[in-house]
Formats: sequence, C-alpha cells, structure tokens
Amino acid sequence: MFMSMDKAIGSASVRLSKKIARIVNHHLKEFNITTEQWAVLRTLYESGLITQKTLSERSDKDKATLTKILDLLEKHAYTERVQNPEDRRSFLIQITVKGSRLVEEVGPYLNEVYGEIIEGIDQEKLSLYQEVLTSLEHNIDTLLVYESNRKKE
Amino acid sequence: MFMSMDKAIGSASVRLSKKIARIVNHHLKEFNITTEQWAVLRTLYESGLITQKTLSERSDKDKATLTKILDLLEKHAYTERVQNPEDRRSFLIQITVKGSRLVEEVGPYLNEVYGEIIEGIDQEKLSLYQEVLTSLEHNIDTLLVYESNRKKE
DNA sequence: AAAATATAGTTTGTATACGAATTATATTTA
DNA sequence: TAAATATAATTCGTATACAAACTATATTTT
Repeated sequence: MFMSMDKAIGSASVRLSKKIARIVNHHLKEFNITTEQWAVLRTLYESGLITQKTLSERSDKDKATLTKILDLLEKHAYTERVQNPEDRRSFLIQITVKGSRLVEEVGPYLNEVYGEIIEGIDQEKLSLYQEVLTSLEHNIDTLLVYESNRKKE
Repeated sequence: MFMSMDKAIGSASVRLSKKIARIVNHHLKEFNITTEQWAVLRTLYESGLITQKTLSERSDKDKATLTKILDLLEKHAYTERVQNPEDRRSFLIQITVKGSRLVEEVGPYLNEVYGEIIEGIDQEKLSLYQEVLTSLEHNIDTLLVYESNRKKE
C-alpha cells in the first residue's frame, strides 16, 4: 500500500481544512465576510498598525492574495491603507472602528461554532492534536525553506 | 481571549493544509500535475471505473470543481469520460494506461515526501492526530448536514 | 402518459492561492 | 554617486472552491 501515509495524513488534513472553511464560511455569510478575510482582519486586530508586508507574513497570506483580500476589506470599510512615512513603497494597514467592532462581534460567535466542532473530543487529545499540527507545520517550513534556497543556486 | 479555539484549531488546521498543498505541489510540478488532480487520479486508480458523480463524492470534490479537474486530466490523457450506457446524463470515468503509470510512479515518490513531513514525530502521536482529525471531520459533517436540512425548510 | 420533480454534469460569477512579471522606491556595491 | 540589486505592492495567468443557474435526461406523481 504505497500511499498509506499520503492518504492518512495529507489528504485527511487537507479535507478537514476545507470542511472547516466551508462551515465557517456558512456562519460568516451573514456578516458579509469570508474565512480568509476574517483571518486577516483578526490578525490585524491583534497586531495594531503594521505594514502590508508584515500582515502578509503574520496572516500567512501570499502578497498577491493579500492585495485582493485588502481590496475587499477596504470596500466594506473594515480596513484602510495608509502611506508609510518611512518607506514610500509600503503601506501601513489600519483597522477601522467598524472593523474592530466586527472582530469583537464575530470572535465570540465563532468560538461557539468551534465549540460545536470540537464537541465530544477530550481536551487532552485536542492538545496533542495541536502539538502534532505545530510539528508538522514546522517540518514543512523547514523543507520549504530548504527548497527555496536550493532554487536560488 | 475570545478567539482561542479559532486560532488554535481552525486557523492552524487551515494553515497546515495550505502548506501541505504547497510543498506537495512543488514536488508534483515535474509531473505536470497538481495536488488536487493527484487526489482525483489516485481515487480513480483505487476505484476503477466509476461515474463522475461517485468520483466527486469519493474524492470530496464539488461537481463543478471536478468538471474542471477532469478537463485538465483529460488534456494530459490521464483519464477519459465514457458515456454511461445505463444513464445518458452521466459519464463513467476511466483512468488510462498513462494515468495508471503516473499513479504508480508518483505514489511511492510522494510517500517519501510524506516521510520527510512526519519526520521526528512519534507514531503514537500521529495515530492520535489522525484520530482527532477523523472526529473533527465527523462533527463537521454532522453540522453541515444539519444546516443543509434546515435550509430546505 | 403528461406534469412535476429530481439528478448528472456544465457554465458562470466571486473568492482564494500562488508563481511570474511589472512598477516604484530603497539599499548595496563598485 | 552611478549602476546593480533588493524590496513592497500590484497585475496577470492558471488552478481550485463553491453557490447558483442552466441543460439534458430520469424518475415520480397525479
């Protein structure tokens, strides 16, 4: 069975992720926002005024993708691009009052949804799940760095 | 800390999934195929001749998405749509010899990649990780069914 | 059997992911 | 300091996700 690992870990992780996004999107629909926009907005709420570059790193969004997401968040007046006085190439991204209010409203609501998602699973197992999640992510980060370095040579 | 669950479980799972797809895509590039095309092709390899509908369910692909993926797989002659003699609306999807050969080549190779991804993580923890993954998926499936039923009323 | 309903697959529209090219500006090097 | 290189952000092209509308065909209801 040559694809046991693949099936067990990779496919299952990817499949779960899509389902999480699907159900969260259902719940976020009434707020006119998507899972990914939420991830960016929440990161911004927690970070305060940061550059688009930094926001891209912290929210794990590609710069091209982030451009689009910020366009949408701006359209709803949840965020604003402000010229960075220290570097004319860059923007500082500012969450608006409306954006902050949304985070404060949606945050607790989403936590209820997550309560349903983890229902019946031991806290202990969940902690271990998170731990493995982190290890896997770390391994992949290492591999990705290695590959991108190899590419440059 | 009102978004702990969101951050700990949701965002982390989604982030990991994207990274898995990213690194696997890097490796699959030389075969001119993507992670998602691979998932479909592998499912088909394991299932034999099945309808597009069934393939959609087994590979967890939306029917619209699957249409596009099959278009691409067909372009590379890895699969074919065959008229279903029992139902003129439907197609049977057939993996070609070229497609089978690809699966047999890529499968073991991908398993090596997954070996690197899980490097240094206890087998026991990985099993538990999978177990939680399954439970979470099950919970979400239940919630999604519940929601889609509510919608119809 | 005709009408109503359900189903398989495609198309369309919007959002996301991401590599590559492009533009404007900074930083480094010769 | 002029030239080369690096960086921040946008744009473009291709792939995926998914809801909704649409087409063709099946199935069920009356």
